[in-house]
Amino acid sequence: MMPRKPEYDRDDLIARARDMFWRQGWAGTSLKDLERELKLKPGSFYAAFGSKDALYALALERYTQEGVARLKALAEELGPKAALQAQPRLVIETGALPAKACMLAKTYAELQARDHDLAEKAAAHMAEMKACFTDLFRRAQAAGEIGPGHDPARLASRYQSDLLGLRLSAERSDVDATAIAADIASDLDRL
Amino acid sequence: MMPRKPEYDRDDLIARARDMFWRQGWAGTSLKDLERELKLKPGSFYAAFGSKDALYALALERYTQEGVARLKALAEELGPKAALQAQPRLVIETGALPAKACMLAKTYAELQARDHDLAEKAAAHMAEMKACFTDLFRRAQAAGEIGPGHDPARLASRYQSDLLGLRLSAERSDVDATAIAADIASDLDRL
DNA sequence: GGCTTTCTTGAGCGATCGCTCAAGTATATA
DNA sequence: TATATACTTGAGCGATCGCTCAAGAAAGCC
Repeated sequence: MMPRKPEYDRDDLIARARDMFWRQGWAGTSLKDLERELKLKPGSFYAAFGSKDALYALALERYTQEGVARLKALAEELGPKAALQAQPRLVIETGALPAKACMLAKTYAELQARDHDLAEKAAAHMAEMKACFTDLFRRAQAAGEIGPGHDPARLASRYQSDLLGLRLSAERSDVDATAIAADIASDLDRL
Repeated sequence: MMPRKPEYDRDDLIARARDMFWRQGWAGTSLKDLERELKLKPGSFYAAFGSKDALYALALERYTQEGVARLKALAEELGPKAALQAQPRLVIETGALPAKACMLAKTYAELQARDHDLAEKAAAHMAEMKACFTDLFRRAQAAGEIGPGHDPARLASRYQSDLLGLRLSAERSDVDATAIAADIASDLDRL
């Protein structure tokens, strides 16, 4: 007696919602917007996800997990230091992305003042990303690709901060983001 | 026959509105919030400012003009390079500020996807700030404080990008922003 | 004191917000 | 085919959004 599967692909809906939230932000994306984009009537929407915030949380998780996976694959392929050097160019170059700026940073900036749950979640995801960077710096150091006198955690904090700035700058039309990306990458050669 | 001056100080209201917008963002600040904070009933509010967006635009202008003035005063006192080196620490240290992150960047990130007027205004103000940085780099170069092989405009872009990242990072509790600020400042010694 | 002019007040407009729920529809089991 | 079990639909809830406007209160001029 188990009838009727949903007509939608849940993973696909989450990805589409993520793109919309990423572009437009939390307050900037209404349920009307989501219903149109996901082709779900309110009833189906709430049956599937429970609330706008719950879907947003899923979108944040998807965003982070894909980002981490991409970075780890890059490190697998190129080694830790080269991956860190390639990342800046990659995050601003991929033309298909819905936005250049980091979704976690945008979420945190938008909602932190309200102590919104999603701001905490975004912060936790940023910490997760930072841990990835720290790991790569540590491995680069272990491999002798960067000097032994540096603290990997500190390098990671600075690197992540630079990436956030870069990605925000990349949304501006009066800034040459590729030049900034190149400078961030070449900074790593001086470590 | 000119009766009754307003009971409020317009400049003070703009400053208070700026702080609220800065903290909470555009969508995150409702007229109810503003009426409470500014102690203005809707009628007075609209007589004074015309609209929420018009007040936001005034707040952006105030924010930028004070930022520029502060930077120029700093350069007057310390010279161009030292001013650029002092700025990172200053923008995240001043405890009285309503938020660490840059209001222009927050506004741009929040509203750019909608092509909102205020996003364009914020972008223009960021360009204005970038021009200040460029000028300081150029003067530092002319004074021999940094090497002759660098393009001041490119340095300014990178510097501004770093500042944006720093100021966003400074709102996170798991990041040592003063370390990042110090690293940004010391980077300028290697130019 | 009258008169004019501006400012203040607050009820409340139409629109939109996130969300609920009852009715209708489709599908797998019996 | 009959029944049980989801899923889909869409009207519409209460709350809030930015904002309007008519009425009342206060201050400068005669």
